[in-house]
Amino acid sequence: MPAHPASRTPARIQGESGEAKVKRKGGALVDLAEQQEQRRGRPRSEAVERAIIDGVVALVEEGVPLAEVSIERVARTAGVGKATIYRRWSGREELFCDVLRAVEPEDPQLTGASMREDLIALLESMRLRGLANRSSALLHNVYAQMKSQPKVWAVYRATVIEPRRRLSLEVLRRGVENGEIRDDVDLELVNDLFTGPMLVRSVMRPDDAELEAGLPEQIVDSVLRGLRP
Amino acid sequence: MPAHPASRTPARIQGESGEAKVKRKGGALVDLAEQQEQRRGRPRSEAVERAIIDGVVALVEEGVPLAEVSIERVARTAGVGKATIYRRWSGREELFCDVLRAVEPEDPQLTGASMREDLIALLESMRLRGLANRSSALLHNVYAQMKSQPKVWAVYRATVIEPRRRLSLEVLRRGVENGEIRDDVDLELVNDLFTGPMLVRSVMRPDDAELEAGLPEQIVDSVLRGLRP
Amino acid sequence: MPAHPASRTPARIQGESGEAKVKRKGGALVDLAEQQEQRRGRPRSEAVERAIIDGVVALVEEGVPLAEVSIERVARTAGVGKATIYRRWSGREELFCDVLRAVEPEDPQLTGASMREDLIALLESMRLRGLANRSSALLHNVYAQMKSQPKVWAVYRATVIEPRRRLSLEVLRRGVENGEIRDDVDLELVNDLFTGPMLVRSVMRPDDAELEAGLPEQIVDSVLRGLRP
Amino acid sequence: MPAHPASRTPARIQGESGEAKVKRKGGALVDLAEQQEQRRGRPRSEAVERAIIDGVVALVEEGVPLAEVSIERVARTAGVGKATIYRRWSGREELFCDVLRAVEPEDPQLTGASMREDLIALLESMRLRGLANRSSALLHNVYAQMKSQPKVWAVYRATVIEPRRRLSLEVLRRGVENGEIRDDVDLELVNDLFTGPMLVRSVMRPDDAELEAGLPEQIVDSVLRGLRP
DNA sequence: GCCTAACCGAGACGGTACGTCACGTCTTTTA
DNA sequence: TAAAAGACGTGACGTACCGTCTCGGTTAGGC
Repeated sequence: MPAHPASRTPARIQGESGEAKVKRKGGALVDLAEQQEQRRGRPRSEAVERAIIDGVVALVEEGVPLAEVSIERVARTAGVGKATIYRRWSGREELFCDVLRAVEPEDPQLTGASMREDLIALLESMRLRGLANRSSALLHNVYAQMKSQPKVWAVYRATVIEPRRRLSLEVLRRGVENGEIRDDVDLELVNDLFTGPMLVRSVMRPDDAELEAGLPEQIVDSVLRGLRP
Repeated sequence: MPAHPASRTPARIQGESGEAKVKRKGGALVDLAEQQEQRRGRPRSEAVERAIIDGVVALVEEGVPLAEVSIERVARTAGVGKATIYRRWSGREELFCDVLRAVEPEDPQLTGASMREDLIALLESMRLRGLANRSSALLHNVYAQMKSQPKVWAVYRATVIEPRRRLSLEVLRRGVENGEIRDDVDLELVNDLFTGPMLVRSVMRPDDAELEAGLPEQIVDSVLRGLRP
Repeated sequence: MPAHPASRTPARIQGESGEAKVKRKGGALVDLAEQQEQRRGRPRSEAVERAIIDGVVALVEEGVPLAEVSIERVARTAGVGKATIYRRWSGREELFCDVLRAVEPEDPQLTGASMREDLIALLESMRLRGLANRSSALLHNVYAQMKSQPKVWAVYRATVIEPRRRLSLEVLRRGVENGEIRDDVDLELVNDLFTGPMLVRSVMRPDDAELEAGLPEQIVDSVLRGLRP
Repeated sequence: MPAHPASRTPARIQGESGEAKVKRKGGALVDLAEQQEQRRGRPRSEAVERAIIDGVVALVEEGVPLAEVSIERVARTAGVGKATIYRRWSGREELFCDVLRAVEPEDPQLTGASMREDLIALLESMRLRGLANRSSALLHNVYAQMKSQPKVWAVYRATVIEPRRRLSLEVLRRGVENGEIRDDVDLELVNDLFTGPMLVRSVMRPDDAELEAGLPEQIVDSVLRGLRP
């Protein structure tokens, strides 16, 4: 799964977008490659890959500060050689990036019944993510750490944040078509009006107080009031 | 100015709020202290303190990733012994925290003319801070770094974020009294409705596109529309 | 070769005496051990070990005072990481101890023709060692250094001094049997009567003047005169 | 008493021999000097000087390895500022040198009755010194330390060893005149025949066993037997 | 059923940075 | 001006990781 230059993992077919994943698959050509230049020698163990990522998750969940999660320590925890890690990822950054993807919750399922309901569902998924962060301490840490590592941050944005933003904009577009909100607004701005307050609570002040269950509804309704046609 | 346990900076007398700033001198009370419990031995050089902080700023502005800003390197850059740094700060975290405070822009001056104008001024100062971050690469990095270090993050919140939040809430309170917004709203929530969108732009997506000059006004007006009595 | 607790050098079969060397070998059992608990991971490089010891010797021969031969400097000189040194020796003391053994000259070859000749040969080897010390400045320094470090001094005595003392006593014993000296003497004392004067010259006053070639003969004959039956 | 360039101890007048002792005052002449070129400002406290040297002695007697007797530690122990030490000695070496002189036992009193008795008295003083060393742990350590510091070693030899060697040679010279030993011998060599064995016991093997009381007599008689006319 | 290439664990290797300590110099107040 | 205090630049200490590199020992195909 990593984008490491040394990566030679055979090929695991998959979705359609993910930038990094792209490097290792891609349809018929890959199948061809698989047949032609099938990797020789002992194939890499998927169990090892899981053990490594699980090791990082375990460490962070035990409360180890992310800064102290060294490759060396991950190797010890996972009972794995350092080289085995470097064979898959080029360094901490890349590894953490994959760890992050591994724990990232699924996209919320939208009913499409109304824009308001979908927006609340979106914000609710953010709220739950915030709660998960707080309880597991994982995302909250990895997230913060990432920002100091621009490369990883870019990947994260492209693979996690942007898709959700597009999803959110789509919901708003339907809201305009349905007449749920005026049509003379900048949807990008409107999107931020909804997600911004939620983020402030779940990321910037995650321990302010329990993220109350009703918060998404409150935000959506407060903002919507100013957007009605 | 650091909170290092070894800190023996003379003046301890202080005003009423700022925990860290407190440790520094400031007026007649301090002179008194100087006479009374004058520190013995050679006093610490303020020039050295400035040189160290300026060294960090210089490194970051040259584009050095914050992760590579080691104490050792700071010492070399500032032409200072490592021990001199550790005398003042207990480690990277504490140092960066003070660096951050050193570059933190001043609180915005509020006219008090109307709640709307004050809110726009507040958001405008956030926008400028975002721009500064992006151009200097400093705050953006230090900020991210801090979040992965809970201790520093806590200090930063207490000394920088919270005061501004209180300022912001005060503005809103006056808005309720003036009748600029309804009086049946949760001011904490309303505050997030204003600052959230601005933060999303300036912190989470600082390079999305230039932070347009009109953004604060747009946000304030959009949100206000739903809050009028 | 070091006795460092962290030492895990596999096992190098060898001679019969050296106390420290003993710790790492020992005949058939070792061969067994090699098969059974073959050291895992990359084996330590003997070339590196030599480079380190040679580095120390080179420094001392250049005239660097032993007090300035820091581990850090040895590492630089030998082109080696500090950890590589600490992996083998627990500190300066242990390292110097092995350096000393490395430069310690071989035991003299005794003809056994007569006690007098053997005694002269023993003293001659001490004289040459004294010369070597003076010209290379090495033993003279390491020797002095050692004495201030009881642990190393004890090892040195056990592995270098004692064996020679036993050798010397054996020579004297044969002298008694041959009738070359009286049989009512304390051999320990007699031994000191021979070696003491030589040591005073070669160790205590190494720069007094060249150690003349005839000195051993003079000492042996002068002392022997009082010991004849 | 130190030879430190910064030394400003008043009294420069001096006796006739001891180079180091010279620097200190000694009677009326000094008083005169004090009046004439009275040092300006606060005079140095002799109590401080004693406190420093006593501090070193105390540390060593407590069993602190000489290598850990840092200037910093001496200053703490003696309750004295570092600068106060550096004002008097240029560094560890010089300080230790004076410490050594402070604990060096007095020259033995020779009766002059016979060469044999005087030689035994000389060796007896060496024996006692050896015992003292062992019990106090001081000389034994300082002695060893010194040898690794050529400058101090030179001073020690000049002020302590040489005078005794001259004394010893003088005794032998009288022995030749008295007819107690032959007159065709190299006195330097003969001297070593007596002192060498004693040194081997008291310095090289100080803990071999108690230095028996009769040892000096045994050595002298054994060696003398071969030197009689 | 071998052969062989790649994987795997372990850990040595040359480095860099850590945080502490002592060096010898300096700068301050106090006496 | 000495003395105590302690800040200062320097640099060694011993430890921890970095990312690379051997080692002996597995696993898989492909012959």
